Amino acid sequence: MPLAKIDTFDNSDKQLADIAKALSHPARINILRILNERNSCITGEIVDLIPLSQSTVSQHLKELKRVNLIKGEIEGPRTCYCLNEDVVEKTKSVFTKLFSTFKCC
Amino acid sequence: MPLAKIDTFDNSDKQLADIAKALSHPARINILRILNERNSCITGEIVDLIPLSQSTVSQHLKELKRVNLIKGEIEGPRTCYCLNEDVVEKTKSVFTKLFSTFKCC
DNA sequence: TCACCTCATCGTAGATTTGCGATAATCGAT
DNA sequence: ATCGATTATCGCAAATCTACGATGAGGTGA
Repeated sequence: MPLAKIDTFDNSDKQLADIAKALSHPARINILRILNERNSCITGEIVDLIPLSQSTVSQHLKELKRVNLIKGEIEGPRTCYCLNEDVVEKTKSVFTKLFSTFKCC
Repeated sequence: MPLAKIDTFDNSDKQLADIAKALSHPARINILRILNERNSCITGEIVDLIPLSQSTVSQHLKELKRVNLIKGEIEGPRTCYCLNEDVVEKTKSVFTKLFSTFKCC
């Protein structure tokens, strides 16, 4: 299999871009804020707070889970989501590091 | 015209998501780093440093210019790009503010 | 003027994202 | 066992993104 061009980019830049992608939709930012305020939420509560359908919200949750910014725990018929604090902090430091490399920052 | 659902999201969340989108490709992160190191570059120099075609690089530059992270100045037949330091700093503070709202950060 | 250089834009193809309704799967309660 | 509640997944459509080659627009130098 030939080397895809995207693979030639620096690994940490790929990681950074990937997490930026997870943050690139207002609904997902909104979900992070909600989970921060309430500590934890079941899917239904989030759906009630976001102007999108249940299935769409579920997909956004999946994307946030993909990059581990949130964790979901199954509790009977519900799923309880909360921030993954370790990864949130790590993400903060990744962005901080990026901006600290810029001379102007 | 009906109100699009995306318009119901908080404005600052939309802005944040939009700038995250601009950062969501490793080539664009790479370009920002290059411009930081060299202070300024013409398009051709960036093309030589990035494993993508000239037209593709030009599109990535356009996306970065869309969110004002970079500025391009036409110098005869060339275009000289550099970081827009004000916006880079502003972006840094927007991300810093986001993460500072999280209890764990 | 004319050939050349530089670079943005156009047109296009394929992949990915976003959104929805419908469906399926799982659990709790009756 | 079955019904209802909850939520993930499926299937689909529309939109957007990514990438490229080709083209065009504009400037420079011969």
